[in-house]
Amino acid sequence: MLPKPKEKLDPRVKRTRSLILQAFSDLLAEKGFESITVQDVTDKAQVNRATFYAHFADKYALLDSFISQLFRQEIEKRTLNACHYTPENLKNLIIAVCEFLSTTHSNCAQPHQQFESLVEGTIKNQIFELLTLWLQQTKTKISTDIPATVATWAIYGLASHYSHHKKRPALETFVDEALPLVAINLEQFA
Amino acid sequence: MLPKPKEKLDPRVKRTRSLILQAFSDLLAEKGFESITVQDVTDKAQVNRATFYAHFADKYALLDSFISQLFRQEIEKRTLNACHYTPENLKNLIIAVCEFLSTTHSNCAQPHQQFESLVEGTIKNQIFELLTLWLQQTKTKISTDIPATVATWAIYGLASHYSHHKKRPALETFVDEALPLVAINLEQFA
DNA sequence: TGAAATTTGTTGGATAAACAACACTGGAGC
DNA sequence: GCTCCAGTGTTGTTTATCCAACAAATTTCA
Repeated sequence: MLPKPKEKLDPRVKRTRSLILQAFSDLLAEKGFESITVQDVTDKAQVNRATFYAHFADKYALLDSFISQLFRQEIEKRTLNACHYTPENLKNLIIAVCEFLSTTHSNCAQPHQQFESLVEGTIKNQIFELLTLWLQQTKTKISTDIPATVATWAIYGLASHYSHHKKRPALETFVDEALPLVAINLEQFA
Repeated sequence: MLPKPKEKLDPRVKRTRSLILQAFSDLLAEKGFESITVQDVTDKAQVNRATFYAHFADKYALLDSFISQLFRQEIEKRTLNACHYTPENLKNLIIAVCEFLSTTHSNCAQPHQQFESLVEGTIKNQIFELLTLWLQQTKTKISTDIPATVATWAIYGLASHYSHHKKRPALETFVDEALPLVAINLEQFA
């Protein structure tokens, strides 16, 4: 979640990572995650297979990195990464997750069960980390774990619900209706 | 001119060369060749400057490679690289050079004197090599050097003339008129 | 003009990527 | 059951790229 303090990274590793991630992204648009092999990725990325394993433990770690990176971009685009808890920010976070899941579904060829639940785990981790960051800035002595967990699951659930709707209602309307139910649990941090 | 017999090249080498060439191409669209430094190229290509010198002697060698590669593509697109001399092929060659110079002028920001004459040298070498290849397939005992030289200069001159015209006549018309003057010198190889 | 800054071309040592093996797993077909 | 095949994950070695430093040439500009 935190953008690392501008560490200078060897251009070779930046290049390799970005080649692998781009190839993976292209492949996801073509076929299902389960049918993608490490071979496929390294072939398309024009990178040696051994090099892949120097960067990622396996294709699941790759998926995790890929999804995390995309989600972080969505968050940073809305400057939600360096702020604190307010109902307004919470609303924008919910919107971000909704839009993220929607575009993910339209960009990926065959979102099957395994794929979806892997994405779910990754995104919920990201949401939880972000919320924890927000809540701890209130310097409260209250533990943030429980509220953050509840909110995380609620937010993801809402976004999942929204993004699976065939005929989606206007996002604004949807979020306005849902926001209070989540906000009530975080009231003490406002 | 000849496509090397499918040598397997280290992916890193291919990658680096292509990064450098692409960066150079982009820079040429922005500013004049004389004002482009090796620094500029390696910065844009995200490649170390020392690595540049492992591939090219200097920026003039880079320009030569770049122009040669573009021209070879133009030739291969018209399958003129694996054939012999006929007036028809000669006509297509003239057309190719005309179009190449035209697009070069429209893609490069500031075609100054030095740039133009460097391109001229590179292209004339390419034309000469191609013509020599064509003429030697006739297995004649006649030396091909003189006729190939004359034709090379004539062709480049025509294309240069054509591409500098503000209001260009139809390429077909122009070439039809010019072709006989060049072909007459190569008659003995037809 | 002359001093300062930029660019060039080169070097030696450090590191990432390529490559060619290897043993292992799991599934498909017989 | 069995073999065969495709994919996995790892290893040792070689090679390309990175990096920081350097002297020399060139450009800038006061």
